[in-house]
Amino acid sequence: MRIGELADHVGVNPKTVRYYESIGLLPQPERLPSGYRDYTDDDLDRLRFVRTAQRLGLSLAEISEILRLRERGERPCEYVLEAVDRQLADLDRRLAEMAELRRELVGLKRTAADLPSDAGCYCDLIEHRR
Amino acid sequence: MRIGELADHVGVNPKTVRYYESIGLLPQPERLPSGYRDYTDDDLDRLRFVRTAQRLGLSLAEISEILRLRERGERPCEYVLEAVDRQLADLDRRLAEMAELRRELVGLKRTAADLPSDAGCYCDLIEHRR
DNA sequence: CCAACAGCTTCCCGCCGCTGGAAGGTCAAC
DNA sequence: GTTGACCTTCCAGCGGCGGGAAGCTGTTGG
Repeated sequence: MRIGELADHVGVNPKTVRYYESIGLLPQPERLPSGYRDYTDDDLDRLRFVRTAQRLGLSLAEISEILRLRERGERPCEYVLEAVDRQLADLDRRLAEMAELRRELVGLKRTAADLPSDAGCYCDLIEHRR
Repeated sequence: MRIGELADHVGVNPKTVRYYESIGLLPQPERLPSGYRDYTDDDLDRLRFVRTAQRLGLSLAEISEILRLRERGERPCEYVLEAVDRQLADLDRRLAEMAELRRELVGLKRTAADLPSDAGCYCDLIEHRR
């Protein structure tokens, strides 16, 4: 199948597929006589795997590493679990940050109504938000 | 004051200050005879404002717009509130996504223990996580 | 008096994960 | 035969910096 079809199946931009190839995440596919890339179902599986792992928060570098381990016949699960742990820790940190940020934003909106008029600052809303 | 001192006061890298200047977020400061940038307390205020707004989740482009409104003598608060609303909506969307992701990751870890041995897939952990 | 060192200058490049656009080739349908 | 959809390569940019090179300035110590 050609690149557009492959991309459609997985819901990505053909550019993304070429990008993945360029960084070694997808292998170089066969070419049709026209020069068009010709993909197999294996490529489809691999691309789907990449997107799933990515949705779980793994970076393309981590996914690369997983696929490389896999190609060397090693089970990548240990590495995956480490990556997942990192991702979980990061997630929790960012969730906390965002919750705090949310509180600040809501507070800012609440105080927006009863602000004094224009003073010599950049924005009363932001600077006087205590 | 010179760039290092300014940067230290606000806790940023001098590179960041020069970057802000390059995109027009900070004005071009006076120069000492040596060619070194020479900042005033106003610059310090402005830089602090930038970092505060940034911490609230506004992009540098949004902050630029706020400062530009300000310079034209308009109160940017309406614009700020719009930006804050956008940021809040975005935050809530991402919080929900991350919570869902977190559930998936925790589920993945729980099922990690009782997986069958190596099959012909990229990673049992990720592919067989239902 | 000179050397060392910190700090400053400009410039360019890289990060991540793409996406857009230019300039051109290929193929099927009308 | 020509339109249009699709493909090719290459280059460039997004945001928000940070690293490093190559070269100043300015202070301190021996």
